[in-house]
Amino acid sequence: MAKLPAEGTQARRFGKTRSAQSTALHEDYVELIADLLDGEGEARATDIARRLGVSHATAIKAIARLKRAGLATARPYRGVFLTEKGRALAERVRLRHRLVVDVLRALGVSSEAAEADAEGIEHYVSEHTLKAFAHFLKSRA
Amino acid sequence: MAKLPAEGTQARRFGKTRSAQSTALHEDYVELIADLLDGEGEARATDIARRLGVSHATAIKAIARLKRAGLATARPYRGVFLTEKGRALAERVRLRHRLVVDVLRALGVSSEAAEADAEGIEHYVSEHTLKAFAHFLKSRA
DNA sequence: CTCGCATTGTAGCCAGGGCTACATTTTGAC
DNA sequence: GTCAAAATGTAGCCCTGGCTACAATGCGAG
Repeated sequence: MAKLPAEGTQARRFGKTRSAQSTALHEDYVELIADLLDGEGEARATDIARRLGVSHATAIKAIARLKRAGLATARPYRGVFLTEKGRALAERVRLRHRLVVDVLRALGVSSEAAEADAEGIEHYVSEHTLKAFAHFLKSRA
Repeated sequence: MAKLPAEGTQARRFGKTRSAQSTALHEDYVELIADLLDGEGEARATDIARRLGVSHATAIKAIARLKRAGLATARPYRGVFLTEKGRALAERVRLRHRLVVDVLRALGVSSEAAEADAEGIEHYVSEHTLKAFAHFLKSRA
């Protein structure tokens, strides 16, 4: 035990994990907005809040951050829309989510748990790991 | 697409993910402290800070939170120690970390990427999924 | 056309987790 | 034994992401 990696390596790892945290919420919001736009034709702030289980005020603040990040647009009282960048992100996130869920299920996790855990896990899966997941799924098809 | 789950289910999922976020840092700190105690015999605040890549002030504030949560004890200028509860948590976290890394590697992820991704993923793996992981690894031994 | 109600937005608060700058304590060299 | 350097701790600031309470707006019923 206690095979500590080099300080630098470990610090870099933790740093990466921390910065991922800040993007995780953006990803959740963007993914949900895309789903709502596809499913209902519009994404209203209160719907988003209800889906995420937060107050509408919290959702609106988050949407403001998305706007600042260039991921979404929203005119007052007119619903939220995604920019090109936002749509691209949503697509990436959607793909990744599916892949993570499929891998979990392939490993014997129940659908319900797979969906729930994927919600947290997906934000921390690197490109490299994603590729490995895809390859693994293909190899056992 | 856009097969949205029931509102309640989805909100509950996101809520769980959010609350996991708050424990994630605790887990990282406790795990690192346990490693330092085992490896170096003591866990000093600056070492912890350096390993995590944060300022010592940040580490000290985090340690104060650990104390408040009943996970650690620390006397001024005397290093940090884990309570029984803290040690138990560290053990759980360590096991989980190993399991996640092993599964990632079994799926074809490189050691380096597995370690890095596990740092983020491990905090979101439920008991159920953990069991599935263990079973999967055993079944292919 | 107006008025009530749902929705949206704003303000202000809190805790967490980061930082820098400064104060204090310990410790080791001399 | 003193004193400087390193470690630790404190203070104060920032931003995020929650919340509640209140203000403003839009919309549909009548």
